[in-house]
Amino acid sequence: MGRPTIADIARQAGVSKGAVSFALNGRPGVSEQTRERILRVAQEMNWRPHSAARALGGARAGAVGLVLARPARTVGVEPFFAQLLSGLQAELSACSTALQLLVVEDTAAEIEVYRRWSSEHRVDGFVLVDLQVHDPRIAVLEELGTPTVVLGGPRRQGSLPTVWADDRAAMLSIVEYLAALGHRRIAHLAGLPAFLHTQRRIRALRDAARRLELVEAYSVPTDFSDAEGAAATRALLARRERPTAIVYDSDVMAVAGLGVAAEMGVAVPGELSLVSFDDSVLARIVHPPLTALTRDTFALGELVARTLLAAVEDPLGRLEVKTATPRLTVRESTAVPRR
Amino acid sequence: MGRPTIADIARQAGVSKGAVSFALNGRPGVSEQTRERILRVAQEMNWRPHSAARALGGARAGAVGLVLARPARTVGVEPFFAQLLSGLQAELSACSTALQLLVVEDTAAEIEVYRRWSSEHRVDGFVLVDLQVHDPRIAVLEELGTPTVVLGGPRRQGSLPTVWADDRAAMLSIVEYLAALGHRRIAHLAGLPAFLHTQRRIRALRDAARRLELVEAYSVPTDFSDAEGAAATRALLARRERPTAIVYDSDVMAVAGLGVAAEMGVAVPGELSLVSFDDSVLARIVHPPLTALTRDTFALGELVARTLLAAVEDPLGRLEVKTATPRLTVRESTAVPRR
DNA sequence: CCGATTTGCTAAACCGGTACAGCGATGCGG
DNA sequence: CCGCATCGCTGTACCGGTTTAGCAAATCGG
Repeated sequence: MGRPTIADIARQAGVSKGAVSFALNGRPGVSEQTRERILRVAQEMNWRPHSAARALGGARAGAVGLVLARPARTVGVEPFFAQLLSGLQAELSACSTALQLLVVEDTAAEIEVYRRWSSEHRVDGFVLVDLQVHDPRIAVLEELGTPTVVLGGPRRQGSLPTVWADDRAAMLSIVEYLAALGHRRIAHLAGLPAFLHTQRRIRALRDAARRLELVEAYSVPTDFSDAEGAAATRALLARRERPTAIVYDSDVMAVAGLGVAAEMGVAVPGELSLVSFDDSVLARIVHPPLTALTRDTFALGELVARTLLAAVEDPLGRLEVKTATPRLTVRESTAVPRR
Repeated sequence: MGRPTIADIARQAGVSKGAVSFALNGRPGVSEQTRERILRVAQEMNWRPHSAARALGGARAGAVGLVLARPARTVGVEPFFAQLLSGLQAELSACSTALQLLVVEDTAAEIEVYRRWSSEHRVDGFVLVDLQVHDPRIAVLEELGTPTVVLGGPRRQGSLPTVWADDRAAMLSIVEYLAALGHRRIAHLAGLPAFLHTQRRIRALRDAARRLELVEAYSVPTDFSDAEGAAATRALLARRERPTAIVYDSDVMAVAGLGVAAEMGVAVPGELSLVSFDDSVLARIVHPPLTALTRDTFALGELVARTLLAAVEDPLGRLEVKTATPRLTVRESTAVPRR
């Protein structure tokens, strides 16, 4: 015989299917004595629920979805995502919920996946990342009605539950640190301008520059790739008045920038200070190790998972959770600028 | 009304559920005319199959599983896995199959997940990676009978379909290249000795050393972490007779090694040549860029997916697919050793 | 001691598809 | 013109759970 079903258990234990269902789900309707007998039989027969059968009765699918839109071949799945995934799963698997992960080409394909998985009842909820300035995904997900947690608020529009960190405060802490060291010309290699967090960081830098009376502070948008990170760094360092410090929006770009500095013979941190907005193994292993913004991405993942599961339980809740502001870890890539 | 079902479509089109099922699945049993009408109605009502209902009829679950055993917080999901994932999904989503990804703490937990997902009918098959020397997972998966593709043969024992690359030939090409440059003292920072591919690489180096009459060639096992990569490199460079070339089993360790060399003032490639067994963005962005073994991991993922889907179709097939041997991409971290 | 409630269980409907037996209409060979 | 195969479709059982209506026995209150 193949997989045992509750009908097999019922026969074996001499009760009805309904009784077995009650017993296995810890619901009232059977005596304590019968429950124990049924549980023992189920145990002996090594029974497990058939997830599809469960999901069919209008119940939960037992999975949540995470869709990333990136060109397939260029996926670098940064340490950030690896950590996030890890945290998500730690929490999800504690609640026996699976994670469906999919990498697609672009936002249009991503939306299509939301529609499909939602109407196929394949998942109970979604995690939305890489929030854009005018994000077409929000409206779709609200319309679909599938519980969704947005990573990267604070809420702009829409009514989806949100988990966010204070990017603005983080950028301010970097700029204040550099200014305190004596830097007056600071460049910022930003990510894709379409991302909301990129905008917030750019604005934070501009505001801080005005307040701290910096001579020069500007953001250069990139596509987050190592190639653009390297090219933009090369352009900056070729200027006559070059910046004394560069802030990178990702660790990959920061490491690429460090490589360019080495290649051009610019001493780090002697002539140039580098800061990465993202900390990870990468920032630690290069020489000199990079000063970087550290956040507990694993914990962030756990928090997102908890928030999502809460939203699945109670789809009407309107949560907005703010996480700890990331803190700067000073390493050896930053120093007082040489006169 | 909520999601439309085939019953709704049947009512709307004035036919029976059975006819709708035939029409939607492109099976004979309805006239071309009726089929078109049904498809049009389904389109208008925006119908999608309920994945659970499909899976219930003994049919496919429409998903495959990939379980990685790594300590939760230390996941670095290397570029290798990111690329592999990407390739897997490109192929899987073309066949509308989802990927269930789970990161667990250790092999015991991994096996438990295989048992659970298999008996819950949550997936149609598994991808097995990080093959170990005496791998307890093989027997479990064979017993479960769920189609599984092993990445990293050649087949040792067991009868599961396998996809593998020739690690041995790859290592030989690296050593031959270094020997041709004039290197006679070569060290190898290997990965976990429990992994089959680590063993194969170690053996290949030993054999090549004998054949090429190297003065010294030895493998140092590590846990693949940046920390051990750095520590082992430091130890090697502190010797009186230090190696003139080091081969790293992963890009992360190679970059960490490069950092140590910079810190200790050892010139790369002047005094020390470095080779990474894994190519990725990392190897390209540091300075000097690393000579590395390049393989098309994306294509590997696609191939694994195709092989798995074939195994799901025909569980009795005994496939063994060998992929192209990776080729060495020479960059600036290797040179003739200084006398 | 009787009616009302609670307890412990059974039988059957149901979820949304798939698979298959069967049936009337049509076409075809002899 | 009859018997038989084929076509196009209907009706229904079925997958493995959950849920509900219902029922007999036990318990309770008055």
